[in-house]
Amino acid sequence: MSITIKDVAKHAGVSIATVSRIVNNQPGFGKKTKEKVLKSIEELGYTPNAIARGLVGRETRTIGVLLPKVSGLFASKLLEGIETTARKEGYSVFVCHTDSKEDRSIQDLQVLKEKQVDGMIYASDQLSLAQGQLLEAMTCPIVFVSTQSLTHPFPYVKVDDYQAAYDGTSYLLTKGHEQIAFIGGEQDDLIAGKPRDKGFRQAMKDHGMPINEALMVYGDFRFQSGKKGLRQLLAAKTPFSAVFASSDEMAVGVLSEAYDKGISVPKDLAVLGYDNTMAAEMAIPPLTTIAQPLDDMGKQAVTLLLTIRENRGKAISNIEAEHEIVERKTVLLRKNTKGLFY
Amino acid sequence: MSITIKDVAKHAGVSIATVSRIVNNQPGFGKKTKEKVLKSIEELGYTPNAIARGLVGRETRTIGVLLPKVSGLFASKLLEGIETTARKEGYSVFVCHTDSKEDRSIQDLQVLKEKQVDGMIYASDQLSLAQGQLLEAMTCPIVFVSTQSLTHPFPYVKVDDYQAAYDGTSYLLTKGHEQIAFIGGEQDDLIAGKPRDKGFRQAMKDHGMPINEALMVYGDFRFQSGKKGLRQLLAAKTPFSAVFASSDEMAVGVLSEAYDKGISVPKDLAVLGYDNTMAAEMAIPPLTTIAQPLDDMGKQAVTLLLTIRENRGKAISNIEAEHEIVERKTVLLRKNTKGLFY
DNA sequence: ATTTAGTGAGTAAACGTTTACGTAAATGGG
DNA sequence: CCCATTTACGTAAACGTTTACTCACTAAAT
Repeated sequence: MSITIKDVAKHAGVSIATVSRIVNNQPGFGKKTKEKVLKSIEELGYTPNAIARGLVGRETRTIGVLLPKVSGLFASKLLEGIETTARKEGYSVFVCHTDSKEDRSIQDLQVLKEKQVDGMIYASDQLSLAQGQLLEAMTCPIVFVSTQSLTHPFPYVKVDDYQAAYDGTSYLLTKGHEQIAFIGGEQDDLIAGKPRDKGFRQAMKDHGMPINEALMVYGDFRFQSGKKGLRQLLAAKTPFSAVFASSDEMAVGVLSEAYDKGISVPKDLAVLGYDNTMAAEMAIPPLTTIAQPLDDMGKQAVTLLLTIRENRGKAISNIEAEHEIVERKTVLLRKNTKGLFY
Repeated sequence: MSITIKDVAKHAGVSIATVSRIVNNQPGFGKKTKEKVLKSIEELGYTPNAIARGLVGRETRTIGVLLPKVSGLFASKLLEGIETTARKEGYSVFVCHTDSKEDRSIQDLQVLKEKQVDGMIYASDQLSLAQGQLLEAMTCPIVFVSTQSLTHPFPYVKVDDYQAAYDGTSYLLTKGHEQIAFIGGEQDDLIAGKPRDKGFRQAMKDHGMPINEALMVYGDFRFQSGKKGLRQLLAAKTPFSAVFASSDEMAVGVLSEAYDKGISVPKDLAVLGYDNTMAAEMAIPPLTTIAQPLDDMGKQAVTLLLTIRENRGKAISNIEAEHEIVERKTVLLRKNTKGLFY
């Protein structure tokens, strides 16, 4: 088969222990020996076997990432941040695409455990009971990113969705909009769905605006559900001058549907997105949106993971990522205060 | 530490060989023993250690994927296809984000080799000499996807870019466009850049249309370079009624720039994209584009990889993926034959 | 009753490393 | 110049599996 440490040892006329020490830069060898060995390694084209290494040492320098969907701007941006810092720290990353299916993610967890990952980053949906138990039984550290567990105290890095939605809504309000429609995520999504809904409602309330339930609709964060959302809103025959969509994809969906219907954004309708993925930048017109620092969140997640690993799981500190409104072209300052739009 | 096969053996009062056989469903144990062992496994919560397994058997059930950029619709769609079929076949996938940097990808190759992957899928850019040598020295099978190596005979799965560009151009021509601008990829990109350029030129030629070099500009497949591309085209002061962009992102860039400039698509200008990523679907107006079956290509790539692995590297057969024009809203049948547009 | 095949199991050797321990030679202090 | 310490290595035992050999035992065939 391939060249092993033994071959190198034999070729250089030393023991395998010496070769190992030289490869790993541990003390205990002479200058001449080192040269000899290095030359043998070069000549034979030796590559250490990380599997064998992983067996004796107890680390594999590998982390697993669970994503509900790897295509899509959101997840892939996150993944990129994760991969980049992981590599910088000398780790490789396994991607697992759970497709929001519980059985899949349970299978993934199992596989990752068998493959002895040093840690896991969970960016999938809410935890089911079974998943939670599996995660708890995990021997490696786990951090959540862009989600969290309400039932289990796993550390997470995440923006404050409630606050972000509150701020976004306030922003729309200060721009003179009063009848604001809301397109949320799944209502039973306690992590990404509900808090944004709450933040929206609270901001409206705090500004003395009534909530019109006909202007509250819900989708699944994807493009098509944004289109559908606007259709529903229009069907409600209730005036509104702005819509706050809970994801950029949905926001772009409303842009698309508005275009189909001949509604001009931002003149007739203001649209605010959430995420600040590339979709926002590429949209026509460019989408004003609430930014989540996805790449940075990915970075933070692996940093946190590694820290926990070193500290042997002490202090579980969560990280609140900063949200921010990035203004582009879909929200205008509105002069007349009443929504005149059906 | 954690529960090993030894613990199970002791607990069940059998030898580790027996446990191994039962876990792996190999013959050589009685019904009662099986039950006993299964119960012990259950009780102790035993999970096999894939690392140890990988050391003795010679497979790790792991493949590596090298991508130039993991964020972005193109790569992530491909990755999704790869992950999905890999998992179906019982493999995990390492993602490596080379960022089109040669040193990074060389490092990745090294790491993947050390981690003993069973195969690699290369979807990054063109090969440098050093990379090619490294790949050749690899003991595991390698397949290229959506790219290929001109210098090394690695199997690939890929659409015929020349033909696809030829067909796309012909499509525009049959729609009545005569002055067609072209926004290509890097001109020195012999894989994704040049062939599309050639296909475009040949189609024009075959239809008796002259090529105006002022209408040939080049970008890097990204959104911003699409915007810039249209700006350059406009600056050339040469009439054209359609633009063929070599990627959806660039096409959306021209849509965006056209919007800024008040140019109406498709009325004043037709736009044809390439890839059929979600960006095409989400664009305003929805983008007519040449589809690459990205998810299927990912699937084919792992299937091919696994086949080669089984056949011990015999027959290296390439796979031509089918391209197809998907008509949406950015190309209209044009009545007057002359491009009237500056 | 004796041989022949099977079964159901155990023993031990791999797989390629790291590392605790041992030891001989080299170094240094007095 | 001798003893103590350090340095430079080698030996061998892990790490958790799989698997080639054994071997005892049962059941069928002679």
